[in-house]
Amino acid sequence: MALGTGYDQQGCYLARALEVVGERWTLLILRDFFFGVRRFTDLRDHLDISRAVLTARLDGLVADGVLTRTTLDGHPEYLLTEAGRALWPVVFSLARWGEQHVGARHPARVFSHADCGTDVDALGRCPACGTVPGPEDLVVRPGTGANPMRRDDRVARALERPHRLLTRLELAAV
Amino acid sequence: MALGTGYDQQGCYLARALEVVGERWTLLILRDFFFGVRRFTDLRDHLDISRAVLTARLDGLVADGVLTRTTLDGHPEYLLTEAGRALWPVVFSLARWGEQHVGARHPARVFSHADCGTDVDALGRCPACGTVPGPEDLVVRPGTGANPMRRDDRVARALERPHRLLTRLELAAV
DNA sequence: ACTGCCGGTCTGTTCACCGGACCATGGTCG
DNA sequence: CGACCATGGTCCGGTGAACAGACCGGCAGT
Repeated sequence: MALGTGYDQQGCYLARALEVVGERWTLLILRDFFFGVRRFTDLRDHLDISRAVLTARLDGLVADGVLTRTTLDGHPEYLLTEAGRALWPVVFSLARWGEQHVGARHPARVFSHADCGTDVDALGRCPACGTVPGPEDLVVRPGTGANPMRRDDRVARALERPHRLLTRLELAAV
Repeated sequence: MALGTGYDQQGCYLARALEVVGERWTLLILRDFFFGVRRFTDLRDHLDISRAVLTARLDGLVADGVLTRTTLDGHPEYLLTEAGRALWPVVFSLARWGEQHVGARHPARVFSHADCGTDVDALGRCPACGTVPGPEDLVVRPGTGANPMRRDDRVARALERPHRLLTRLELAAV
């Protein structure tokens, strides 16, 4: 979003939430974590974000309890915490709004309920089951709106195949 | 949020949405519009935002089709457009996350379905009706978590009484 | 020992936000 | 009719964040 931390004095919890996820890049970073990205370099390739800012955001998100940082195979690995996974409705509703109100009519990505294969509606509900599946029960796949602006990096290519959210994204070499 | 416009190259519509509502202050301004605030000075009193930035945000939101600007009684009046009202799930889910993950356990504000009086759940559903009411069908009232940080301005005082979203907030003189 | 990858840090420039002064319009009151 | 004041801005100098790009330390492979 866009702050420098400091919506002082605002009693409203919206302001507190924005202090955590309101800075520039933060929600795009979190989206990538839902998609299964877990490493520094993959985020950098996908987002074209400055290294310094990415470092600052990851450190901040870890400090705020949204991510954990562990080490795997000698490299840092970042994972969403429970609080981080609870941000899914925020990411989903913003992306949906963007599709419907600033983009084309066709969605760039479609989410379906893994249990039954039905696509979820604009509010995230599974029409077949009547539930609102959490991100762990969703599968993403590219939508009908082939986006001419689509990026070409390892992460973007990996997302051309259907992928279950929160599971590690397998990035093809080269 | 926190950008200066320019998540260039990002095909994802989340990035497009963030170009519109991702800058600092924007979502807090929109929250106030849902609460029924419609005028420059009231926003300024409630948010402690610089005049220049508030002007820039309002102009930007009008340009992006989220607000309309009309004149009433010789003063500008800003109203949410259909696209603006469609942002309710974003504002709601962020505020809810803030309550549950960075604040106390008790909500600062509670939303209930105007048709039946039932409080909506964490995903915005009315448990009695089984629907997800839009903002026009919701009533806000202060929650049980009396917030010690609560502000004291005309807008905050007006919100101490239950109020239907999107209807004009009556601001007591002085 | 050399090379390359990964995950950073450091630096200088640009740009947005901040607080506060200033200003134009329109209504009110004596 | 003139003074005053509320509203809704604009303008300006200072500060802090983000950007692009250079640099660097640890580790793996060969």
